[in-house]
Amino acid sequence: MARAGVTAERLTRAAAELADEIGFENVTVSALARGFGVKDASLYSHIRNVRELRTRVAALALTELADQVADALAGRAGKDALVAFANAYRDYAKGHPGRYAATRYELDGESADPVAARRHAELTRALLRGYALSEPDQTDAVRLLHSTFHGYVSLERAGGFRHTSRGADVSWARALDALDAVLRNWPSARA
Amino acid sequence: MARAGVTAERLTRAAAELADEIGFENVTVSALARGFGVKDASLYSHIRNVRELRTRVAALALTELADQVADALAGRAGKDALVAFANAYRDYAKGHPGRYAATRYELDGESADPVAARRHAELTRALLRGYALSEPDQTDAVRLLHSTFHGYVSLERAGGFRHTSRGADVSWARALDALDAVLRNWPSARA
DNA sequence: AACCCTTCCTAGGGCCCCTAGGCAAATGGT
DNA sequence: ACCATTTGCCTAGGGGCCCTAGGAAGGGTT
Repeated sequence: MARAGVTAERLTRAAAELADEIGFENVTVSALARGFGVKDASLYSHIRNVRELRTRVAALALTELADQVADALAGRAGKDALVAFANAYRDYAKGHPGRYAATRYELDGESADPVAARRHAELTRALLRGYALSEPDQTDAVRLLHSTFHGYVSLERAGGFRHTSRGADVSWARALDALDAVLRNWPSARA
Repeated sequence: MARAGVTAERLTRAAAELADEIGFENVTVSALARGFGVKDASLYSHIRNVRELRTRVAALALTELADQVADALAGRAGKDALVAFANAYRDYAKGHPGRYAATRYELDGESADPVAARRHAELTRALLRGYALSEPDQTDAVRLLHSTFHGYVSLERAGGFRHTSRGADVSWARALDALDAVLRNWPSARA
């Protein structure tokens, strides 16, 4: 019986592709083994368990997403940067739904990758450099941006915007206009 | 053998409670059957399959959430209404994590409950009455609000805000300030 | 050629979803 | 009160998935 040449890395990449096709939560050790023409049990020489597999996919996706965003952000500032960041984020989520779902997998788990999380925070802070925000406000703004981005793509993907005829792209552009306005005129202390 | 008195409604309520305890995705026919002291197969006289069970929980949760929001919204307008709406939403999500997760279950499915969806849209539009927004803008605003609310509670629950010392409640209040500002001064057509 | 490590196998246990077919408890008509 | 029908729950069983244990064959090392 010739060896199939399975490695943790190949498994992870295959799992990521599978996730985009059938959904992250449907990525299974069995399905993966089938894809490699191998029995389920064989994969356990390479990965500890499904959880580890999913975590690896999550790490891969977080890195890819950060790369995309960093790329889009390069050389831009202000609203230009905001739009580039947001579109890179949304495009990744739309182009890789399974991987994107993976990025939200078990952040609270013991093995959460702090590097990826930090990198995303850095990127968002870089985006904010175009707006004059000092510290507690900056964190608040990061949270607001991330929430809005994640919420939007998440609802859009789930079909939450298909009830109305209004195009999802237009509303997205408006949301970015709104966020830009808010960042330019951040409601600092209290009114 | 005395009958256990299982009904679809009791199953749904039990599933909802179970979801809040162990997570929506871990709600299983077997676990539910155990809870009723009954064999798995017995439940299939009451529900078609797991999918139907989950859909029922989703419908229950959507109704409950709408009730909470409607209650909070009563007699309020403007920012007052915005804050009341938002807090009712977030409180429900925090108090009933499993049920809240259910509300995002398979909106694109064939059997999505259009009544619940419509009711939520109505409520958001009621909230917007305090701000002067005409039609395409209103839809955009509804989407922005929903995205931000959902994104925030979703990230907060996943532990995304625990890396920083800044309290999640404060950032939330700031986000609401920002949304209020945006709604009061909506960036209408184009800049 | 003998050795070892790694990769893959078979066997098997556990949990879950779901169907088929049967018996017994409730229900309702006479 | 009695019987027929409906309904609730059962056992049996198939399929899928996760994972462990223990064995055998690939491939490199000496």
